Amino acid sequence: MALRALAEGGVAAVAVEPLAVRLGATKGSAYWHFPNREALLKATLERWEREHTEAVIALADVHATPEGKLRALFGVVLGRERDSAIELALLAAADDPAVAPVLARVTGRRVDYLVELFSALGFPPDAARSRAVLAYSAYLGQAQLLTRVPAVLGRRGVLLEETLAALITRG
Amino acid sequence: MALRALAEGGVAAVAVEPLAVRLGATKGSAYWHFPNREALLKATLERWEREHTEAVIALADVHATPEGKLRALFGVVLGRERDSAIELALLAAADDPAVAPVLARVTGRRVDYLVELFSALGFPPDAARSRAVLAYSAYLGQAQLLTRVPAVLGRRGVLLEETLAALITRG
DNA sequence: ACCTGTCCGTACGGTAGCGTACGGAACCGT
DNA sequence: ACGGTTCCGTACGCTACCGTACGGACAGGT
Repeated sequence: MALRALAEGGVAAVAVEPLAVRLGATKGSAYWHFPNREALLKATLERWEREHTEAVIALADVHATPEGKLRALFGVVLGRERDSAIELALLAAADDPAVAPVLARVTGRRVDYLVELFSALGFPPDAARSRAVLAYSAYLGQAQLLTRVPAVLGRRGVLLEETLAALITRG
Repeated sequence: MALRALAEGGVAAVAVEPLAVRLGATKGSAYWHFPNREALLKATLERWEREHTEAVIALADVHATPEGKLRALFGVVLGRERDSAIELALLAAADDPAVAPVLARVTGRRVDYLVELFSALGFPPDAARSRAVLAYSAYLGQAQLLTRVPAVLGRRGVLLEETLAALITRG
C-alpha cells in the first residue's frame, strides 16, 4: 500500500497522515507501528529494494544470450511504462537522505550485472564498464523520456533495435 | 536568485517565503511583484528556458564536425557536474504542471538538434532519431549517475570515448 | 475476575508555507 | 503642498503535515 502511494505520488506521498486516511485508519494507529515518518519511508524503501532490485535482472536472465538479455531489458522499459513509476519517483527524490543509499545500492547492483553482460560480449573490463554505464543511462533516460515527453521517442521498434545495435557494436 | 534557489533546493525551493528571506525581504514585497507562487515559479522557469535552452547547443556548435560536437556535449556533462543541477531539479519535478511544458519544449529542441547531428553523420531519418534519443537519454542518465552515484561511473575518460564510439559507430 | 500488553482512536500543539489585509514610506506629477 | 502610484513591512488566518498525550477496546494468561 505504501508502495502504491510511492508509485502514484512519489516519496512525498509516503507520509503518515495521507497513508492513514488511505487505509481508513488514523495517525494514532500509524504511530504505533512506526516511530516516525522516516521509519515508515525507510521500511517502504527497503521492502521495494528487497522485492524489486533483482526483478529486472531476473526478467532479463531467462534469455540465453547477452543480446537477448539486453533486448529484454529495453523491451520492458519501452513497453510497460507504468512499471517504472517507482524508479522514477526514487530518482526524483535522490537527494532525500533515506532514498540515496537505496538508490546507490540498486544502481550499483544493476550496473554490475550489465558489466557482466558486456564482458560476456567480449569487451575488455574498462570498456565493459563504460558500456554498462551507457546502457543503464539509456535505460534511465528512456524511462524519463517515455513518461514525460513520449512524443520525441519516435518509432519504438526502431529505437529498440538501434539502441541495441549501438550498445553491442564494437567501435 | 530564484535560479540559484532552483539549482540548490529544487523546484520546492522556488517558494515565496524562503526566497523572501534569502533576499532579506518579506512576503509582502514578494506578493506585490508576483500574484502567487505559481507565477513566481513560471517566471523563473521561463527565464531559464530563454537563457539556457540553446546554451548546450551553442556550446557544442563551435566545433566543426558532428563528432566534435557530441564530444563537447558529453564532455560538459562529465566535467562540470554543478551546471546540470537545474536540469536535474526540473527532471525531478517533471510531474509539476508548471515544469512539464518547459521540459517538453527544451527536450524536443535538443533532441531535434541531435537528430541533425546524426543525419549529418549519414544515418537515415529513423535511425538518426533513435540515435538522438539514445544520446539524450545517455546525457540525462549520466548526469543523474554522476551526481547521485558517481562511484559506478568508472574512468571518466574511458566512459567518454566509449560513449562516443557506441553512438557514432553504425551497426 | 483481573491485569497486562496490543492495537487503535481523539485531541492537542508545533512548524512551514500560501495568500490576504492593511498600514506606511518614498517618489512623482501637478 | 498635495494626492496618487509604487514598493515594502507587519499581522493574521488557512492548510497540511509531524509528533505526542492519553484513553479505550480487546485478547490472553493466571
